[in-house]
Amino acid sequence: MQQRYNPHVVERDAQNYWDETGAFRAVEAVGKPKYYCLSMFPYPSGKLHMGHVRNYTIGDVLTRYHRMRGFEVLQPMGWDAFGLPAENAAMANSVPPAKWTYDNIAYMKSQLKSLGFGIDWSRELATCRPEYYRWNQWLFLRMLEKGLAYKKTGVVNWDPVDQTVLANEQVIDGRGWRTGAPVEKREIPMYYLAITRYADELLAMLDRLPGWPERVKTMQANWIGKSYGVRFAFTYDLTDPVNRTHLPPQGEGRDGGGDLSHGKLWVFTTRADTIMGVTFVAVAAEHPLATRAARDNPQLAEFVEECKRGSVMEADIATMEKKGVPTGVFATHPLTGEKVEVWVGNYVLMGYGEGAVMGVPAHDERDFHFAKLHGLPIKQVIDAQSTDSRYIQETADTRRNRARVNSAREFDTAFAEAASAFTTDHWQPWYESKNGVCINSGKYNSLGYHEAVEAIAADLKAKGLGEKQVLYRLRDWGVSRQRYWGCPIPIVHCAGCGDVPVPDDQLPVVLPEDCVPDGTGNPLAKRADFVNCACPKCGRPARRETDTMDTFVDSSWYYLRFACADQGAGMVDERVAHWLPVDQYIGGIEHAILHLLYSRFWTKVMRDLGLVKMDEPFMHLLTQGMVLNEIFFRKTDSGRISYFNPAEVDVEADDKGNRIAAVLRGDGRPVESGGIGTMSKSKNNGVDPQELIEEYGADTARFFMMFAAPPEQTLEWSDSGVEGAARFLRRLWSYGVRYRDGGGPVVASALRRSTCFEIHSVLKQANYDIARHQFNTVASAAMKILNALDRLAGVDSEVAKEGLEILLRLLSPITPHICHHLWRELGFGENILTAKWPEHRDEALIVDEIELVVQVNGKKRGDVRVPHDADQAAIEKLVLADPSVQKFVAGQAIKKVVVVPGRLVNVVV
RNA sequence: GCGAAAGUGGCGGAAUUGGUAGACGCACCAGAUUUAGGUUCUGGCGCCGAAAGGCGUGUGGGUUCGAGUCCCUCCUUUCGCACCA
Repeated sequence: MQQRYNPHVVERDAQNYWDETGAFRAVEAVGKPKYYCLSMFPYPSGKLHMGHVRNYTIGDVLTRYHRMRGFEVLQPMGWDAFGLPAENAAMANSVPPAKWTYDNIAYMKSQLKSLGFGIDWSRELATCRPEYYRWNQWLFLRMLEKGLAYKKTGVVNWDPVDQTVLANEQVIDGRGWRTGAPVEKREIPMYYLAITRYADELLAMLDRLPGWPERVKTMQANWIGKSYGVRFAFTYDLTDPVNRTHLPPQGEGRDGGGDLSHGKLWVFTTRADTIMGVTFVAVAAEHPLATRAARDNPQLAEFVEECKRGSVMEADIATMEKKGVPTGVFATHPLTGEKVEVWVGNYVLMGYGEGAVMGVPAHDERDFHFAKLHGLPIKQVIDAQSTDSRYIQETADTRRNRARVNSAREFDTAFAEAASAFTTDHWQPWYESKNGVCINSGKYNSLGYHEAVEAIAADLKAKGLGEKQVLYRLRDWGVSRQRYWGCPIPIVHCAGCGDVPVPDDQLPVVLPEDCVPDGTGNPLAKRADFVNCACPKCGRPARRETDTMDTFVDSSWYYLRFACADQGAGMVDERVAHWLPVDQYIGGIEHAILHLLYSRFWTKVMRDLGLVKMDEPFMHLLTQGMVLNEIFFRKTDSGRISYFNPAEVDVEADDKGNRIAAVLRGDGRPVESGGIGTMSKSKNNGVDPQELIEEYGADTARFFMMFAAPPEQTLEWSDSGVEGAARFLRRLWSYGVRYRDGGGPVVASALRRSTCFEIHSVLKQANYDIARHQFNTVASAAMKILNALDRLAGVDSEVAKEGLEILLRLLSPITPHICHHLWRELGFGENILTAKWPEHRDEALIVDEIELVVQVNGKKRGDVRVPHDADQAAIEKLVLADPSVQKFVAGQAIKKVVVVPGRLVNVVV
């Protein structure tokens, strides 16, 4: 053992030891509980980023902790190896995506090893290998057989210049990222997986996942978006004179098409109680009625085209200005018989419900804005007064409520104005509340929300024009991608037989690995050797499907394959039952919805096919926060912004530590601070983990990552924080050296006792913290123990020995290398990896006297020492006699004394 | 726009059920060691105030003997929105 801490030597030795002893091989052991700890596998983008380091450190800490607690642990690793960046890299460097990907994997694997993660590499997998993705294809075929996979058209971004489909991220301000051409929407045939058939189960089973964060479950529930409402129809008749002037009836137009001259225009609403307030109907641009009406209305046709040019992203659609154009068609309200005009609105989504909505401007904010914009009537049908009275009752004595009441009066005035002039700006959207009572609604007057919905649904049903319906926001999962670097969809198109599934014995459909995409079209379509094939049914020449699968398919079941990565004869085998479900899953919060929902769906499909026994794949979920860093920039005269890496910026502080300036080291001139943001290439604020490892070693990197923030929160990068972590490890090392050499002053027994007390109380808290995954306070507990040992000065006592033994074990999941080394060198044992996890001793925590805080009227006024077993009366007596209390109580009547055992006493006067 | 979170010293963060706000660390200040820088060690460090004391957990209100924690309100920031992974 050297005098100075040299992390590189220590870490190399420890890693060699683990390699040679096969320390991380997971075996299907009997008699030991299993612990399957899985971190989301990385996309092999080139090199690890800090988010990876954080993710895998969290997983490694949990893995090592559980091993010491007696579990047989499995911590595997693989590569989410298909995806768009490989094609982009291929275009930039003329390298096939396969080579680029495999090179990245090799480098990133070496990085993971240098960080000391306890991974069972014998189970490594990469999703771009045929032996993996053949099972994507195999299961896809099973889903086709069950009707869970099907074909329909879907909308994609189309770059007219490159003649290629673009991903959302390749569309920048409505233009193709490479060509700059305005992007078009295009409908193409695609394969879909019927995840909506599992919507109810996916929702219901969230309640059976107590180990998941509430917020993730809430997000999933909202994503599934189960809503109870009413589906009903407006009828229309294009031959009605009211429409004739605007639109020639069917047959008088240019072409036939479906029978749209009369019909029912279906809508869905969760607010059927407001149905009497309908003043218009809005349909999506893609709605058949819009198409029909646009045929004879150039202005409408232009608007429909404009809508179709826009983004396919929901966020863009929802934030757009609410534009609309009337179709000239009037439809009949199913209950009042009134004629209401049908509009095409850009805020109506074709993909949700019926692609049409009823417009109730008085009680829906979006409808209100739309009505205001286009001068449509507003009709109030819910009584605001009752909403207000509820408010008054609930918070009658708050000032806020007075403001509410005032604004309610203002509202009444404003409403009258709005109803007549449609131009008010005083609208209050809280008027949408479901707590009102129907008014101006004929027979439904005075009914509350639930009664009104029931009554209205019943009346609609009687007329055959509607009924109650449950609707999901969730859509089926479109899995076709018009890209090269992905898993081929196993379908053959035959002129005679149609779409023919590839038979199981011809799987896998292997993706050629030597393509170099150039950004135009689909590279696979240009490969005759791939495309041309024989029809599996009739044997005649046919064309292979060139679409590949969404990479979310790959990641929907990889956690199963880790249990049996070497199985060639099947997708999974009996070892899945041993290891699964995953006990702890760890990954970024950005995957809270899509990846996790798809994986849950996939598991249920496999269960229903008899392939696995479980309902849910992940028992506990930890969603780690992002890694952030400061952003520095300068604006050039031309207005361009250039970003500078924080490593190149010096920050100056005043005497109190407040920042006064930031200057670029290169030229000594100031730079502006752009606040703090996620590490990214575009903001040039990334920190390369490799440089960190080379400068400080893996243990320092790991310790800083765990110490700087709790796992679920964002983590702010700090160079000086890293220094602090390195300083702590050096102190630990030199304490180890001192301990080895022995000696020092003889320690007084009182100090020994108090040190022992401190160590065990810190340990007790640390065990509570590690169980709830709050690793930052576990790291600080380790620091506190070292501080306590340092204060002890002498190293010969039992307390020093016990303390160091506790410290090394407590710290070893976080900084395994240095702890491994010290554990062996100082003679505590052979291998700390399998040492027993430390628990506090109760007898070390026993004290004679405890200190109670004394408050007078809730303010701290002093403290008293009392015997640890003193009863309430004795404590009261002691406290009231205390001079510091007397001073504040003097002459006033004591109303009450509150004693919180072991904590404080509050005297109320 | 919809959905989900988060706001505590100069900074990262701590504070099990409501019970001493600021643990631990960083930065900063003073001192010691060192040829110097760095390292290392000791002490100080929420704000106002000479002190007594007062004020303090994004804003404003409420409940309570007692609120960072519970309720209402407003503000700000971050994340997701279905073809990035």
